[in-house]
Amino acid sequence: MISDINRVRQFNRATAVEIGALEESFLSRGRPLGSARVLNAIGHGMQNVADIRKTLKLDTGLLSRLLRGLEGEGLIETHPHPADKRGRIAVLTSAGQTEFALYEDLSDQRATQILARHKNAQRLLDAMDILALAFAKDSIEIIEADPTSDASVYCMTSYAQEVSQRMKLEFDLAKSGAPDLDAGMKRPKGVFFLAMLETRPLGCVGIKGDGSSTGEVKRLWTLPAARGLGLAKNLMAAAEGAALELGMTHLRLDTNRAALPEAAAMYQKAGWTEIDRFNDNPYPDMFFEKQISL
Amino acid sequence: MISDINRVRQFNRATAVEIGALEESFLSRGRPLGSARVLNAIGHGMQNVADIRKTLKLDTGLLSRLLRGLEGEGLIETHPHPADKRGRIAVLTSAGQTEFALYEDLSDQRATQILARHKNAQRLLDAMDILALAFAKDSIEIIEADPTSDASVYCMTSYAQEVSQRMKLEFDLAKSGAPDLDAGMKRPKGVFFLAMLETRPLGCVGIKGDGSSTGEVKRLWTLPAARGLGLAKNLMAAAEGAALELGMTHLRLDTNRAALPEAAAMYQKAGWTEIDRFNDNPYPDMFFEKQISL
DNA sequence: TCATTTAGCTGACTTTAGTCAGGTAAATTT
DNA sequence: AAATTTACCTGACTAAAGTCAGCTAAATGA
Repeated sequence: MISDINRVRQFNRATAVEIGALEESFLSRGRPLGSARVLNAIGHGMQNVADIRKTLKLDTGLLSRLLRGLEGEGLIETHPHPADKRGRIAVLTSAGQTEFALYEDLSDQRATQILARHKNAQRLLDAMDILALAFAKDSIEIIEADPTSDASVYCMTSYAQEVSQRMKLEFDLAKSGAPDLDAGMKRPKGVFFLAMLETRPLGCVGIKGDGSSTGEVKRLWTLPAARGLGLAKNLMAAAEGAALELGMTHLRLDTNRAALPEAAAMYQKAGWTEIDRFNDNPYPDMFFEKQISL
Repeated sequence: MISDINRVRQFNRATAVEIGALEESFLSRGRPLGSARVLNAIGHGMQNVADIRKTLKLDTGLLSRLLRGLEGEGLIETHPHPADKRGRIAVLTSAGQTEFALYEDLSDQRATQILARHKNAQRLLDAMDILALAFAKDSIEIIEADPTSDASVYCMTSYAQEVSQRMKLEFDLAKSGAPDLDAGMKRPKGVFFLAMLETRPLGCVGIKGDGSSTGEVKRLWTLPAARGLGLAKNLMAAAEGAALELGMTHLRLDTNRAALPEAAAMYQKAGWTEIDRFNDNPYPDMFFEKQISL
């Protein structure tokens, strides 16, 4: 009845209105949009003038003048880049921070209004996540992290909740040997990775080691809204690389075919071979191994 | 880990890039965005100059000049409005239609590219629908329609598919007396309504009558992505109003508590009372009635 | 070391967007 | 019938955005 293309276009039209309203609200601070955009880029931590020019797609002359304007307003300061004195970095003054905070307020207000206008906000938020993460997938980074950091704990807690729900029983991280595990996923024994979009954690994986040549993959998880973007693959690639670097030659893992049917298929495709049970943990019913060095 | 507000803002940032890219692609036709927007508004059937001014939020002077420009390019013609000669209407010339088609191509290309960039396009499209329909909910109209029109058939087929799936059996529209039903849902016996966003059908309801004072509500359905917007309520309101107008005093309906649990709750809240079985159709297991005139 | 490249600044533009005070003709109100 | 309102146009602006050539200073490369 309606083509896929027209569904996309209907979405574009509908969201263009929302985006336009946000930009218009920025005008209410009495500063042209160009200056406001630059101020916000700096406020969001974009110090390098060349980076600002690139992301905002501005001419050197135009950006130069906008920076001069913001400097004249006392909102920013620019300094030569310490490493390369041809380049410049821009930072907010305290007046600039105050002004930036007001733009942040405007953005927050718009977001709050959107949520308030619709009941069933949770459904909207889930849809927004799916799109935001898909659109921004090239900006998602795999970073190494401490398994006890807030972001790591968030991911592992989410993992436990999801496994509990899928297996319809209580999966208790503590019972699953969390403190021991945390230690085993820290260098030099093991390693832990997160998938991040800016400051938002979207997935994790850990390699637990005990000093031997065999490591164990634990806590591979991605946020439901971020699935299908290849994050699990990227997390595993990072983990395998780090495992090699730590001197491991083999990795193994356990999983449950009922609770995580996608997982088993993925492991098989990624070169893992099914092996016999290697622990007496009651949850898993499938066991895999992979040789990571020749 | 991430607040609702920041989820909305992350979505805004991600989609702003997409929207920006679309607008930029419009510039590739060598015409300023202002003119392009006016041309597209006219191409999409917005004839009335006052309407264009209102939807694009343009000053009278500015729009006047943009129209003069497009006229000068030979893309549009303007004529006094036949009903009110102060007003004007704008229509595309054949050159204008060609040019408009090129803009349409650009929009289609952008949409295609978005879909091509992501595997799992169906998941994206579903998310887009949820947001587009929520954002545009004030533009959704309830219109009376012929039950044999394409849009009506689309809705009723979707209804049948969904009921089949929910009840895990074959729900056959033909077996469910479709030809008879169609006749009964046409004036003067009965009536049929659609919920539409522009040309896209989002839901339907029919009142089947036989000339007596009691009508039957049939085929109440809304597109899954459009649920939670109150369309069922609006459709029912329109249907009840029309039933009254047709001289009916009572409406009744049947439903299935397993397949459509939301439905039963909605009817009760909308003033319907459960009654005894009034037909021998095997699917339904709940029956409701409502008095619509005093 | 000297030519070349890179990053950014400045001056001198043009184009696009937006505003505002008149004006005309048609429609509406009084 | 006169006064008022409405819809649009025109001229005369201003402001914002964008372009481009030429410049300096720092870094890089032959």
